[in-house]
Amino acid sequence: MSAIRHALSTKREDDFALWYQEVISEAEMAEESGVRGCMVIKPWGYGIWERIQRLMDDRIKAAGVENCYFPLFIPIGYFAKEAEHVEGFAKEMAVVTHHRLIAGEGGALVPDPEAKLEEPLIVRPTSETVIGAAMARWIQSWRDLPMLTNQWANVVRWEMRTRMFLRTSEFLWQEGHTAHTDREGAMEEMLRALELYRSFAEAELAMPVIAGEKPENERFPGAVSTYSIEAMMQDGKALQAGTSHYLGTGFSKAAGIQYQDKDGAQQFCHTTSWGASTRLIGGLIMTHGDDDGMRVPPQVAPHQVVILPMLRDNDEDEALLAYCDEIRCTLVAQHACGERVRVLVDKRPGKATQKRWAWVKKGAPLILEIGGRDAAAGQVTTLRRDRLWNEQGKPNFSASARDKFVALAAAELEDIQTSLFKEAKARHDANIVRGIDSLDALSDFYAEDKHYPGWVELAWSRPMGDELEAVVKQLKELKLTVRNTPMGSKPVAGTCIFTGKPAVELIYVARAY
RNA sequence: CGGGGAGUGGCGCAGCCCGGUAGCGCAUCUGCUUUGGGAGCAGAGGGUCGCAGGUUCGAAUCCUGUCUCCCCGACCA
Repeated sequence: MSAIRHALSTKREDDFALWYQEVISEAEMAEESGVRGCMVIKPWGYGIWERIQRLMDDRIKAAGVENCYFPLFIPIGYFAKEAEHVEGFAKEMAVVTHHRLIAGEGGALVPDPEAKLEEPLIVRPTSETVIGAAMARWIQSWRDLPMLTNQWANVVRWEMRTRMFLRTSEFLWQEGHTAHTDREGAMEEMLRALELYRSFAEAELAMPVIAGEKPENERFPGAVSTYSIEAMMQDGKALQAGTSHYLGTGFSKAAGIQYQDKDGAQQFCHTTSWGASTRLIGGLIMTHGDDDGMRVPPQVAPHQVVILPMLRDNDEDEALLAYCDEIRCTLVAQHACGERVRVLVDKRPGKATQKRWAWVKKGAPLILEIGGRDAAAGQVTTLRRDRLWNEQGKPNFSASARDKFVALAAAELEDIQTSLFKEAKARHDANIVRGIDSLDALSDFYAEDKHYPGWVELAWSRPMGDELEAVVKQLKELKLTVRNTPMGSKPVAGTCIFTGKPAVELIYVARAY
């Protein structure tokens, strides 16, 4: 039993799902909107998303990809062109059928029957079709290739069951769409995007992931192959945190994306698409959150340092605020992780203690509580969010001279970033189990009532078609899914526990969000 | 979409079975005291009980419909 009085009322180990919701609520990241499956993203949550956008956008542009923007509405006819794609998305699309309302029975507004659209519009669930139509116009020659585009947008998928950030009806994302002369060029681009996600997740989000290829049954509708990054949450479940697809020529044939090659012959382009969404924020919460709320890695924290003046509502406040502002000014002149340090002086009236717990729950990396004595002595009192409690179970404050603190602040932020990654990486590595050599052993492993069941690494024979369906069915009974085959998986020895055939590659099996 | 639970001041809840015009805790505001670490006391303000119908002299409470949320399942790049 711990004497620590945590900031949240629910502990991870008691009820992970409830804990997750409490973090989102208490950290003021998002709230319900009253519209099914849709959330309001509040300033702290949106600020994290803006950081993700900025850092990822820099990487996307550095890879030579250009941003553009396509319409929210897609003519329904565009979807009918790629059969597998329609099949995969048809059941979860929002459809616009009218463009005007009139007063109906009892004064309620109803769609005006006179204002019915000739052709219904789909609210985009993803933009392959509409971007494909544009590429068909934009591409004529091999000189136009590769064409590398990306858009930041919202999309809508009418999911049956929604969870904040993890699966919402509307979500925010980026979707990259590229066209190439041949398979090799497209595969290279698809893998470049995958590596971008892997590197971004680990460096910026401090979230260890495994990049690899999804099995056939988990492919994006219409894709030839689908790759993902998979992150391990603190309850041991897997979260698909980014996907990259090689689409072959299927979408090109559907949309007429053709080019004339050097020999003057018409060829279909090989295309890719890749996306990462606000789901990453759910991943951040379940990777770094603790029993006191969120812990935001400094790279994506809207405010890296929050200064709380201990205001007394008397005539000493002015001098205290001036002292805090001096600290802010010297801090913002520093660079951490290659950018200016982001600092907030929280000048709102109220007790520093109350504001402290609010910022602890939000997960600001460094919290400074500055009182009159600190100002008089030229000191600062700091609290590191990733080392919140001392051995006595009290908030782990440390005092240091102002100049010394300022000189080391950037390094400390970088250390927090590194520490969060190390902590997550250690948990990730510790919860990947190897050596399970039969279906019964797999069943036993997940039957145990473990808090962190983790993932199982297996060698399998890469079954396809009906054989794969049989495996998926077996796994489903254990509530398990095949996550991916890690990149660079070398040929493996042994026998596939599902098919009994010689194993050819590694896979990860886990429960998943 | 199937099964279960829930919607009552900003937040968390009681009241509902057995209809009689709304209560508690936290938060907020005011005052006093206190205050280098998640303050105390006293007082005050704030809700047509998710929404729409129905039954009734009277509905938070009973009935019907509907929306939203949570859990389990189905579904899901």
